[in-house]
Amino acid sequence: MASHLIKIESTPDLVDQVYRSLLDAISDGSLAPGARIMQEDIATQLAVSRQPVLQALRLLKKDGFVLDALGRGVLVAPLDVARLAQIYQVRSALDALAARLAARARYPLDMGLISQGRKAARGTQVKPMMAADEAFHAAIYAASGNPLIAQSAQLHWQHIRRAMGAVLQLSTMRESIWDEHEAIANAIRKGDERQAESLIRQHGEDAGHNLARLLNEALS
Amino acid sequence: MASHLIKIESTPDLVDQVYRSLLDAISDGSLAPGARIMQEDIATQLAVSRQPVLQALRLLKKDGFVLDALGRGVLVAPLDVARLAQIYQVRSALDALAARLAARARYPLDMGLISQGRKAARGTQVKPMMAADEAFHAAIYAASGNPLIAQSAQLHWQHIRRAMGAVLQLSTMRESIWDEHEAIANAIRKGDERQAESLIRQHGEDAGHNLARLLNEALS
DNA sequence: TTTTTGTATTCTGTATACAGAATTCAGTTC
DNA sequence: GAACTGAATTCTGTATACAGAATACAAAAA
Repeated sequence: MASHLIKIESTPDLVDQVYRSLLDAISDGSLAPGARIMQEDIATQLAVSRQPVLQALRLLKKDGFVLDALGRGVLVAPLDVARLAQIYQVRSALDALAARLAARARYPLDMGLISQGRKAARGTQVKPMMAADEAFHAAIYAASGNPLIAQSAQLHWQHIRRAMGAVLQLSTMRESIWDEHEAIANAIRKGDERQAESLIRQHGEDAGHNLARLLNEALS
Repeated sequence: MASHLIKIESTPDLVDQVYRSLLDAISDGSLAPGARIMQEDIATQLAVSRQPVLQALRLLKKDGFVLDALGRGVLVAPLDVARLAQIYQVRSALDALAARLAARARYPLDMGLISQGRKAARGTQVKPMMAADEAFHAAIYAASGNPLIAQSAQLHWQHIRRAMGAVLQLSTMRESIWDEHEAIANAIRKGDERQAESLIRQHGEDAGHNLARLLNEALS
């Protein structure tokens, strides 16, 4: 036990790698909505056998990123405004729960997240905006003390990220969301469960409607 | 198109069958918490190859029913009181959302569910009690108009079912829950979003505490 | 007796092989 | 020319084969 050696991460785990790779491709649109996915194509592109691909696709199907195509394997799930609205509803409910628990603990959120978020919002890059937004919400999940919330919400965030990526290429997020975020953080810090929950619920509804509107325009 | 033929369910889909089979075994306790699962054992018992078993295990791992055992494959997730409490918190949040949406729609829930539930509660069989409870909540999910809620909650219910099965072998559920259910149904029917949400939230908290207490006793 | 090292066994994860289902295209018939 | 039948192609899902990693056991050394 002389030197502190860094633990080696042994298993590359091809299934996870393929899963990630496909999820990235779906999220950034390089695998277009509605596109058919053929196992052999993916396998040769990633230089693995069809086996890991098959398993990764099954996981993606469970997550709703790909759909069964009757007899011809799977295809990338189309961007569906109605479904996105449902996702926002559920995510908002999880956010509300997390905010309530965080307020109960009077958790002092890192206000640096908000200043960083404002800075990102003033920029022109979409990626940092989404990242800052997600980081703020993730902080609330962490503050809730219930790790299951983050785990559940992560999937929804992934769907939202995909929709945003498809829509916000040139558009921009409302900068006012960081005023809302600040108010939420303050309510949590003060321990005002009711207000924290009410604020974040309103915040979620607004964001959902906004994105749904943009997506509707983009799809028409 | 003369006669209406029933659509044949073509693909037996071994992976799904294995998944179901394992989930049943885990839920009813025949695969004990902490037990190690060996692919070949399962495969021979179910008379399939290891391949569908491997895939089913990966799905179960994603759901949290089995855990990675470092280098020795997977083992059945132990019953964890803290984790169960987290599950109840999340499920209650989903229930609250569903109740709110159902109330917004003034959805007239089938009151027969409640009378059936009372009947089951007066009996001695645990299975029908749980089934009636779940049927009531599922009705609210359906009434919400957001199918994602039911989809998300289904996993949580499966976990809860497992915990209940381990605990309620001889015990019984509080019969008062059907008074609470009735009050919730009435609030929804009247369109009182706030009351429906508040009632179902209290209901969820009580149920969670109750089951956590029982599980704690059973595990000690 | 205790510890360490090498070997054998066991089990997982990936690749290849195989069989079945569905679609597409060509040929034939009306 | 249009429609139907049948073969050929294509792709999926499952089974078998193979290689690598981890544990367990045994033997040897301190």
